Amino acid sequence: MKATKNEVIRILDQIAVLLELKGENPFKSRAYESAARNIEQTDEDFERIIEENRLSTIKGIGDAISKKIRELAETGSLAYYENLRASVPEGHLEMLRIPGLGPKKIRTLHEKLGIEEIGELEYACHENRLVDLSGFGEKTQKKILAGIEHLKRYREKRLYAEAIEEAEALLALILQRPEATEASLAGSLRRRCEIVKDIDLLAASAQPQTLAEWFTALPQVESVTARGETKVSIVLKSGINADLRIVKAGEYPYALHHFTGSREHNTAMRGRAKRMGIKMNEYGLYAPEGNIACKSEAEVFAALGLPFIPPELREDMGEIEAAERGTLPGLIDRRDIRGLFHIHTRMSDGADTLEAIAAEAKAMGLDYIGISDHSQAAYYAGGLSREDIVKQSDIIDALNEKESSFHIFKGIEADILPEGRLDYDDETLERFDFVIAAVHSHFGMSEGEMTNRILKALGNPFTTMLAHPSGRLLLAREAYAVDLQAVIDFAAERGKVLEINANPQRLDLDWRLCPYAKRRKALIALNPDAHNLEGLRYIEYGLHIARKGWLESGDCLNCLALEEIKAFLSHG
DNA sequence: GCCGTTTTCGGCCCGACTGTTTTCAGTCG
Repeated sequence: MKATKNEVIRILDQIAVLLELKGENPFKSRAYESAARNIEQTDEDFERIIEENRLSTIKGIGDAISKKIRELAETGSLAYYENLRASVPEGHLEMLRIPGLGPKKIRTLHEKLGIEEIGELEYACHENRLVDLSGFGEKTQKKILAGIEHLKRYREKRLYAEAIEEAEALLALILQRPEATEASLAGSLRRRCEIVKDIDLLAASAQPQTLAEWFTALPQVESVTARGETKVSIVLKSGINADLRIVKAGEYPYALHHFTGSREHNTAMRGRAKRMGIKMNEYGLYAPEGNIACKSEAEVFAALGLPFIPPELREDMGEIEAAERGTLPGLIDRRDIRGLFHIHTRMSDGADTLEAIAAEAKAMGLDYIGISDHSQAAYYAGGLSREDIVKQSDIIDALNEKESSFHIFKGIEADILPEGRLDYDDETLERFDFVIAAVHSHFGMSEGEMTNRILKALGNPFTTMLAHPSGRLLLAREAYAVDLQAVIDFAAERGKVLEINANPQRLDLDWRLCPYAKRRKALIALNPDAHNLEGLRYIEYGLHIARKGWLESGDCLNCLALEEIKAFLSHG
């Protein structure tokens, strides 16, 4: 027999769940469930029942189910089950684990909002899209969000934004300890990777034991998974793993470089050291004539004949060669950013008013913002009608009149319709200072179709920039198929701008493509895609990604001064 | 999909609870 009793029970239960998710007759689903329960309760040897063809004597098992069990027992698989599984998105099964979500609600979410994955659901909650569905409301949305939080707590990979806050809090605590003389973030968090697996911390101390004991006894520690001389590993109550490495003060600069990585960068650096006759590891640099003393990471690089390489660039993507040639970029900095585009207001799916957003942006020291609510096709997000557009335009005019040193640009995030047209007629599009074209539907096109669709939208004379070029949601939804190099080439040629969407779930354009965009001289906009005041702060995440992508202030649209940006937008 | 029979279709477990509703649907156990 190729399937055990328990496997048969498990598959029958799974079928019941899948049928429910598909919205089949609930009694059919229940039939599979009760068959499973009855098998569970039979004392007799299950194998023998099958051999003697007596399955139908078990209550709740008729012709159909006994045939399926026999197929399972004989072949080890069941075509009916495999087909069923393939017809239901994996994410829907996972969603059942969210309290308050059952098959009916999951189906509604799928039908009304097209949600297939938990990450998409989370995004929709944050954008307040659930509250208007019938049968849903404020509380349901909150409860679902809380359920997702709980699930994520025990997931392996994390968004940068989910780990950085706790990491920095831990670092601050370590720095307060008298026995820690120095400390820093290390690993992928220090390199500002968009996805991280754990929190890496490094400290220098003459009393490693004391520091380690204090660290493992912190109230936020759930469990201790390793406790050695130089390294302690813990699981935090938030579910994130954290490693603290403790080295002697003299080893700290080498260790900081080593534990910051990436592994590929380190390998390349060791290779370089070796060619210079120097051995390199996490404890030091060893030349034939003696150890090379370094007091900082910069001195470690200097010892190998290189200028300091910012952590964001340490991915072995040409940074060592550039450092050697003296052509490392002067990376963009927070102070270079003069304004922000791609901001939503209460008029579509944002939470705050235009006035509040403008005040916040001014408080952040910015000179301008560009408002861009959703267009009419985005009905799920309260897309703007023609009347809304006129109304918003009047409000902006009034605000701009009062103020000469701060400017609000009128824009729209216009859906790119399946055939590549934008979601308004030219007469409407003409009213805006800028237009962000965005794909929000029909993700399943072939690469050729999608690329053409996007190129056509970018070619529209009213289009200023392209939103989230790949459409991915990190750890949640794959990018749609699109030839991004072709998109970058086209944008560069036509003077169109590509967005780095700074929402921590997107960070799209991917940083790996930024050097290409830079070479082609395609302009990049660092856009928060803010849906509330807090969302304006997402720009920090976008900035990290721009730096990882080798970008300088001259590569970014929103580093232009107010008068420059006015000129840029007026030339279309 | 199963069962049972007034034998070939019609019924199949349900109450508490919550959050939506405005008289109830969906979830949970």
